Formats: sequence, C-alpha cells, structure tokens
Amino acid sequence: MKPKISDVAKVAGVSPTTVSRVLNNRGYLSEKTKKLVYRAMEELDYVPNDLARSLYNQRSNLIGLIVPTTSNPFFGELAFHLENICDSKGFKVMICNSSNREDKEMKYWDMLSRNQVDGMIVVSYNRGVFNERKLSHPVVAIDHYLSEQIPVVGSDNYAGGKAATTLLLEKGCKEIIHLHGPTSLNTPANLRKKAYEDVMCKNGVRPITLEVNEILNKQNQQRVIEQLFNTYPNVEGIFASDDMLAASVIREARLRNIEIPNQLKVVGYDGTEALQTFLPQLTTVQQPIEQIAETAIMKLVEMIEEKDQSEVSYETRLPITIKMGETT
Amino acid sequence: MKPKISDVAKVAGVSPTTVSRVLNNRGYLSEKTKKLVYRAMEELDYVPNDLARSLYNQRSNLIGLIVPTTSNPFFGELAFHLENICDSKGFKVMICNSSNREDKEMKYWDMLSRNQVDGMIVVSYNRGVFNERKLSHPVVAIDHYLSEQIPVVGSDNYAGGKAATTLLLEKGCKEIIHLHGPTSLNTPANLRKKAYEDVMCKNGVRPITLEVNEILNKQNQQRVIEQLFNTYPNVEGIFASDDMLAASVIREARLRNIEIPNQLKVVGYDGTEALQTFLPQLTTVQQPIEQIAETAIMKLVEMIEEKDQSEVSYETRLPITIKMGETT
DNA sequence: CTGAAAGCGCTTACAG
DNA sequence: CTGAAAGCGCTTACAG
Repeated sequence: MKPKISDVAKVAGVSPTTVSRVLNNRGYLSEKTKKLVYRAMEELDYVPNDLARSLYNQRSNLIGLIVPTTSNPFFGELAFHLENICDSKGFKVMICNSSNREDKEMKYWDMLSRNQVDGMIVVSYNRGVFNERKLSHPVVAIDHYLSEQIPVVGSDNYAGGKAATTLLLEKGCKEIIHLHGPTSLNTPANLRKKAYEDVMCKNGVRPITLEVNEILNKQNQQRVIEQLFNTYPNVEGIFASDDMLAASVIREARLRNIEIPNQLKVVGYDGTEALQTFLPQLTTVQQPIEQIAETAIMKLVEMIEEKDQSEVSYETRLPITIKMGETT
Repeated sequence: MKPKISDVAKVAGVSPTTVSRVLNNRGYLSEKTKKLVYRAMEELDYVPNDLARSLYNQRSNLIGLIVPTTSNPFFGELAFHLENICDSKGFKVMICNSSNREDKEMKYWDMLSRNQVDGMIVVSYNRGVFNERKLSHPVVAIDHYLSEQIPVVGSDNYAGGKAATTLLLEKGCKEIIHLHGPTSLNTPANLRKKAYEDVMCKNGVRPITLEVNEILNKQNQQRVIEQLFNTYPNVEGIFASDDMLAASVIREARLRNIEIPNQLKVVGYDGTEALQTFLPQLTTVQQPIEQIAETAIMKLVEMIEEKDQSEVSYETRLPITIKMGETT
C-alpha cells in the first residue's frame, strides 16, 4: 500500500494535522517537527495524493483542452504552448482530440466536467455544441465563437488577410484567388476572407473565393484545388487560408508544371514550426501561436481566480507577421 | 454549489446509497426507484465527481503521457493516437511536454504520481532519469530503453534502416551517408544506424555516419548538415534518421544547387501526416504510428489490469513501410 | 430491494 | 506550536 499522511505521522511521531501543515507549509511549525516530518516522508517515499487534496479544496488545478487533433501541426504546437504555460502556473492539462466531431466534443466536455476541471480551452468549429451547454466552469475559445459567454483569442485575421492580399498585389498578380475553409461557421477566421475581398475591391479587382467545405478532409481539399486550376488556368496568385491548403496548392501546381513564383505566387496562413522545417520556402502569414496560448491561459486564469468575469474582454486579436519565403 | 449525490437522494426521496447504485448500475433496483433517481439527476443537472470516485476506488483511469513536444509532428501524431485509444478504453490522458529536458521529465513524473495515474507512456531520450526511479505504477516507453522494467514499443528500426540503405544502393548511389541522432543514448533507434552500416559493409561500401548531438536543436542540425556537404561534396545518397533532418538536407542541397534526385537522393524516417501534406515528395521510411500507439496502450492496460507483468513482452518492433517519393 | 455507517486521503476551523 | 474532529463526494460491505 502506498503510504498516506497518517503513516508519515506515525513514523514522525506527530499528528496527521501537523504533517499536512508541513506539506503545505502553513501555520507555525517548530524546526524540529519539520525535520522529523521530512525525514519520515523520505523514509516512506511518501507521495501526496492530489486527488484527495483536490476533493477537499474544491479546486483541481486541472485545465481541459479540446482540440481537433494534435496531428495537425498548428494544434500540436498550440497544445504544446498551452500545456507549457499551464505547467508554469501550476496547472495540469487533460487533453482531448475531438477530430472536430460534435459528438466527441460533447462527450469530452462531460468527461472534463466530471473530472472537475477548473477551466477549459476549446478549439472547435462546431459552435452549436457549446452554445447550449450551461457553463459550470470558465471556458476560453481559440479563434472561434462558441457562445456569447465564451471569450475568444486568436490572431488578427483581418490584418493577416490584408497583408497576404496586399503582398500578392504588390508582386504584380492580377488574378488572385482565395481558398477558404467553410464560411458557414461564424468564426473570426472569416475575417481573412473579408480582408481579402476588401483589398481586392479597393484595388478594382474582382475577388474570387473558393470554399473547402469540410475541414480535415483531404479529398475534399484536393477536389476544390483541382477545380481551381481547371476553372482559372491563368490564376497568378493564391491566398490559402492555411498552410496545409497552400502546400496542396503547391503540389498541384508542380504536377501541372506551373512555375512558382514565376507563373503563380502562393501565400499561406499559420506558419508553424513544422512548416518551417518541411516547407520553409512558403510565404505565409505567421500566427503568434505562443502569444495566443499565453493570452488564452491568462484570460482563463483570470476567470478562474476572480469570479467577476465582466472584466475579461470578449475578443482578443494578436498581431500577425508576414514570413517572406520563395513562393511570392 | 454543485449538486451532489445526497442532493439527488433528497429530491428522489431515496438514500445516497441507492443513488450511487443507480449511477453505477449495480445491485438490484426497482424500475420505479431508477426512474425517480434519473428524474432527480436531470432536474438538478447532476454531474458525478470523478475525483471522489477515483479516490475511493483507488483507480483514476488516468494515463500520464510524457513527450518531448507535440509541436513535433511525430509526437503530435503519436499523442493523438494514444489519446484516442485511451479514450476508447475509458482512460483519460494528462499530457506533459518535457522539451526533452531531464529536470522537466522528473517534475512531470512526480506530478503524475501525485495525481494517481494508473500508468504512464513515456517518450524520452534521457534514460538516466527513469532508470533510478522506483516504479509505483506501470510504464511503457516508446522507442527508447528507459530501464529493465519498462517495456518498449517502436517501429522495426533495423528493417527501416536496411530498407532505406538498400533503396539508395539499388538506385545506384555509391557514396551514401547516414545522418543520425545522438548514439550515446542506448536506444532501439540506433538499429537504424546498425542496419545502414551492415548493408553498406555487405555491399563493400564504406559506411559514414554523421551524428547530430542534440535532438530538437536546429542550429546544431544545420551545422552538421553544412559540414556534411563541405566534407563530402560528391555525396550521392543521404539516409536521414528522421524526416526533419531529411527536410533540412533537401533545403541545403537546394541552396547549393544540387539537384534531387539526379545528383543526390534522400530518404527520411517517420512519415507523419504533416510530412505528407507539407513535403509529400520525400521518400521515407514510414512508422506505423497508430499501431505503435495501440500496442503501447495494450501493454500498459495489461500491466494495469493483471498485476502479473511477467507476460508482457519487453520489446515490440512493428513493421515499417517504405513510402516512395520523388527524392530517390 | 434499500439504508446507515465507515472509509478513500486529504485539509482546516477550532480548541488547547 | 500541536491535535481531535469534521467534511470534501463518493462507494461498498453489512444488515435488514
């Protein structure tokens, strides 16, 4: 059996109360008692039981994290930073990969509630699920509106879309097409499209946005990309709303012997570390992933700590940077 | 306050014992009582407290996962599969990114122990840390030996190294160099090198292995790669022990105007999804990541369930496949 | 078929 | 400076 506080107490010749106080460094303790207790803990290889502690304290120091999948470098990198920051603040992270499925998101949500998480960070494209659930604990969303009560943190999508489009125009592209994820979802990411369309119109060029309906669906992506090249054989610039789309565009262009950047210029969005090792030549709009993670946790902790949530701003947009590559 | 079992009991007009039994579907219950209890739970929005449950049951259904970082697509993808499989078996996952630092691994290990994990999956390049810790719960390692007591699951590294080297030879390369991670660590991954050297010797060619000392250190990698090209300007084939190295090799070759695959052929190792979207043209040895995850969890659960651990095989090597790209 | 009591391993207000 | 008692929210052996 694992030793418990009462075992330590017996060995140290004190009461469990005293051991607990030594453990938490609370109240007045004589040096002698402390040493006795430390020695006993050492001798028994005592490990405190955080479950029991959390139960009594009504505080788990646990953060639930729901992402589509850490297989995707963007979410993998986001999860890394979120966990790291949580750790530095004394929080533990329970991770959930929803594959962006509503049913899984719901199950994970309930599971996390049962596990008494102090708060949750959610990356979901399915607003509906969360909109209706009563919030028994604070939640912060990344780059997607989940409900009126759930603050959102993300990159400055409008600035990103604007920068990408402007760059393509400056490089002399006339026919510029935007490849975008599903817009039926009301998310801040739609501002990438909005910015693209605004800039295009302002420059007297017709904006053309093609939509990829399903996120995480490679075949669907591929179909849309092929259609793009078939319908617009003279396309000179493509602004893809994420780097994986951009990579697929580059691949298709190569198959069609379209030279990049001479005949076609491509700009992506995200700028993960993985991209920078695997496809460093891609010009892309880089999201400040670590800063997004920091801000999200900061908000969440504020909500957890102070029960007055009126002070937490609903939406935060963090500045992007353009990473110049060889595709523009 | 959140409702607890006794609140439900009051509303349903039964005892807490009965509510608990309904919750766990244990023992004889009259249909009428069940309905009463369900209705009460519904009415109160009752959510069971898994912390309390785990405390009593001496079983958390929690798995701790320590990886270097989910930013790296290989670990990100591995984490995804591990979590998914855990979830399907009713386990929750607490995730820890160690950045491959011994001090962090130790802290995380202790943290997970305090949280009463039923078991741990560890990916670590630092054998020492774990070798000395007494195992208070089952542990399974991925692709690295941590101690005599900790089973290892990974890809068949020898077969992978052999396949890669053989391919390069078949494609006509004479001077083939192997880029390898730190070999001071005694890990199964060293078999990639061993296989390379065996195949080279068997074919009467001199094996040359260059070592990257620090994992996750980009500058160090870059230095070694530049040195490779400077020292061996006529290199015809490079077998890199992971895809990120291979990608850096390709980048450097491009800077030096070395044509791939005409002048130089490159084979990587891992074959993650991210690679397949970002750099699909790379020929690589593909690890069966999902299968590795499955096997690891299977072993871990066996160890958790049956206390007789003699039946669990110490090492498992899962079959690799060569994914042909355009770099060979 | 159902309930009162004890206990999982902690912590804290209260008393001394 | 230290301890006995109660309680965090559950579950289960025991009794009825």
